[in-house]
Amino acid sequence: MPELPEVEVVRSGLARHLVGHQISEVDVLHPRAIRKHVAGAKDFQARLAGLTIEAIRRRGKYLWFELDDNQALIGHLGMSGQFLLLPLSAEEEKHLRIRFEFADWPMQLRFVDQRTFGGMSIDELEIDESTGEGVPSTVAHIARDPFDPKFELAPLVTKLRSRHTEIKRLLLDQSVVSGIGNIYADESLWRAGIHPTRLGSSLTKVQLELLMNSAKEVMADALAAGGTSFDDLYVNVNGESGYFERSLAVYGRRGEPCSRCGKPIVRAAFMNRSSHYCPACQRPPRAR
DNA sequence: CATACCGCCTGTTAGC
DNA sequence: TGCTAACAGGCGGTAT
Repeated sequence: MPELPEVEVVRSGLARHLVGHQISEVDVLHPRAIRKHVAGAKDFQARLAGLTIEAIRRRGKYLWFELDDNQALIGHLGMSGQFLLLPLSAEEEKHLRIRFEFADWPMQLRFVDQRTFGGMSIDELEIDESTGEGVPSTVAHIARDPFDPKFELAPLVTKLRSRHTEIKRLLLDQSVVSGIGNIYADESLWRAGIHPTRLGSSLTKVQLELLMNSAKEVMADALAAGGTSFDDLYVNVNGESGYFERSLAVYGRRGEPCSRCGKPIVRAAFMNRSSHYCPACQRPPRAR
């Protein structure tokens, strides 16, 4: 599942190849892929033709292509989205949703998404007067992620301590801190020795600082592993970096011994999904 | 406002 | 063997 490290691998790979190219033609093959673009597929296609990709940016799990005239093409991979750069002759994927061609480059950018939780839309870039920084309005409600140069730890810790809800919910809430999904939430909590159902308000400043530093650390490790794993002209992220298989401490490891203390890892239902944790290293809160 | 929960999707796997 | 149910889970909308 693409979380911040996987999206960043995609962003940097796309940026390396796509910046400077002019979009000539767009085909939407599945309407659900542009459901957030209310004006529909025809409008989506018409508005992009002729625009040049000037930069590719990311906040949390959202990425966007900066185009001429402060237009932005926003993309979210959802659960199963992929961006592929392929020769025009490459066979069509079963779950191909959107196809882009370029005026000056004989390659296709393809958005492929089996489960259609991902999608793309077009938005005006909103420029902040003081910083000169632009963010599409679709992304305005997303908090800065731990890799953002303007990310600030202290106000985040204060916010977490003010919330009477479970810490894992807060980690997954993209309006609090962005980029973290179920996998890296579980890994961060294990590294920091914090049980996922502890309330934000029950944790100390030091514990929360350790937690956020752990989150950044685990995602940096994943990024380092994933960033080396794709070749020049084929960008493919399905949440599967080499790191994914080798280095996870708790996620997907129910029953296996904790690498710190040897106790079996537990899997528990949480928010219609699951949490993995060590029952000894991550002590549960007292019953409320 | 803060918090909780559901529906959207499809391919794979576990279990009977 | 063949079927069904569970599971994967980010996110936006809605209910409390």
